Amino acid sequence: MTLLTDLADPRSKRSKSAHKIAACVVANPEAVLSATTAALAASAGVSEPTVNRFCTGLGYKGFPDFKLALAAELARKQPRMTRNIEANDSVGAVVAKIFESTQASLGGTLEQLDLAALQDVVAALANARSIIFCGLGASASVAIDAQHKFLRFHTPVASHTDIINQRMVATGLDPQDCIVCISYSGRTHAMVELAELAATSGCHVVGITAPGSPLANACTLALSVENDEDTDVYTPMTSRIAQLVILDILATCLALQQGEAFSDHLRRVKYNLRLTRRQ
Amino acid sequence: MTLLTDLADPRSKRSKSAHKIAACVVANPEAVLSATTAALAASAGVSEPTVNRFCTGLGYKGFPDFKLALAAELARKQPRMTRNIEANDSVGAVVAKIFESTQASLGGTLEQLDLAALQDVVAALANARSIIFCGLGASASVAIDAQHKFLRFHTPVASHTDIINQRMVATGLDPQDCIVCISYSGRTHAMVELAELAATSGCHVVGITAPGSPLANACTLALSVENDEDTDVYTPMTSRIAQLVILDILATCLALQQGEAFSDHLRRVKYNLRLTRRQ
DNA sequence: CCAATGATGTAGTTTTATTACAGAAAGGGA
DNA sequence: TCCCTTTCTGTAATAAAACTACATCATTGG
Repeated sequence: MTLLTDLADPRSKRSKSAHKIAACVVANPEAVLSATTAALAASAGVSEPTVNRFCTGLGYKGFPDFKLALAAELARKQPRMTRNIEANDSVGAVVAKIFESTQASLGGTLEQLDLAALQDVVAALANARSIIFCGLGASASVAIDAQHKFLRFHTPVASHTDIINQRMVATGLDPQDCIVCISYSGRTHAMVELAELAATSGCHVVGITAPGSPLANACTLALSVENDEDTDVYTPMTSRIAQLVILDILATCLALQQGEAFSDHLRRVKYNLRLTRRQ
Repeated sequence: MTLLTDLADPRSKRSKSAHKIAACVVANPEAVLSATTAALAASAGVSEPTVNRFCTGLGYKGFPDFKLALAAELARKQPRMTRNIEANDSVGAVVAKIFESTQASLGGTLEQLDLAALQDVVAALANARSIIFCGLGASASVAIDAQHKFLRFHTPVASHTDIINQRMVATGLDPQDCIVCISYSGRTHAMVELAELAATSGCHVVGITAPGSPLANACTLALSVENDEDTDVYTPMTSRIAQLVILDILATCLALQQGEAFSDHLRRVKYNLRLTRRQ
């Protein structure tokens, strides 16, 4: 993601023409792949050698080399959208398709992740008196995973995967608490009701769910995880992976925010786990 | 993965020279990216126009277009290895790095996944009287997730994340049972001992763990998940994702093996979940 | 064994990328 | 503000690479 991000960055020092070319590339990267220096020069309103200098200036051997890097960049950003798994696929094909669709799903989630909302959630978690993770069905394991990740912090953390317990806890929330509701569809009755119940306490209700879903609307803060409508019975559950990665990001951002003193704490945690290991 | 796989496929009908070129490309794809038609022609021992015909024959506009596709292919296969997260990284940078390293980790796992072992595991699961998933710490949520995935099947399935309960269950295993031990490091004492205990019953002991680890050795079947030594405190836990994807693959392969009648069952499961949803 | 089809290579042509150089713009000091 | 220096930009020429046309060779089927 470095190339396109760098090109899109307006504060990088570049000559006037270089900016024009960068804008052209960012605006339509796919078109550049099939363009010649002359074509790109024309659409950027500069001369051909300027395009070449632009490429060499970025550290590439020339325009063709730059195009190769761009093609690689785009491929990384948008992995092949795998067609559905067929009943007569070989094991190798199934493996490849599941890996690819997972990678594609991750790419899609990254694309649509709202950084501002993410920062708000990190702030809410950082200032929380206690953190509760809730999930049902497939999202139950995500909630448990989140709890494990957040055990590293000093904030009291719990996960609940039972609707009775979830409601009990949600009833007693403090405005300084933070509850995280995890749901793939964002349409599970019990989860939406839980979020609504939790919101009455005035605490932060974070949703990690499908954008625009009832659950997302019931939350005070929502992080989008694209819901790619797994209509097929064999479709792998890629969105769960995206939820886990988002929780990983939250935990990492929180750890970074705590500063150097906290790194020592993490190292101590690691050290104390050492004795459970062989060698 | 289509391009290189296709080129490596020896049974595809191609002319003699085309085979020579394909072999050259597969042998050293990176080198081809910086080569000219003349260079590739020379190293394949054919003439320049043959290289061009080879490219157009594959459906590309010409040699440069082929190189772009190859670059994209290689990028997909081997996403950028992200350097560690730094204390002063922006939120956007952290997000990008975590996503990228997760994708890279997935790519690495796919690369080293043993398809034969995978098929053995699928067979073991398909014939199992009952399936037990065990994990501790971070792998506990993976075990729970696996249980959820396998609830769709008719085989009795359970997950245990408590060493006492795990040992109790492992003691009473039948040779027809299948226990799946999940561990990132493959070095957790309790897990290795559990696998050894389970193995005495004569049942299949599947490990989803680091290759060559004590746990992998204690299992009767092992699926490798690369252990990339997360030395840094801020390193995201990418291997957990790889474990989940492998379990997704196992569940999907199992579902495929059950045939069309089973698809109906899956559809019924889905239908019965409908009433828990809004709209 | 002889067509006939298809594949391959040589040589030439076109396209594309790069370099050299000159002119223009921008920045810095008096 | 002006002039000088530095950096950037475009024109034109050059070099390189890719592609095309055509002739030759191999291979297969009758």
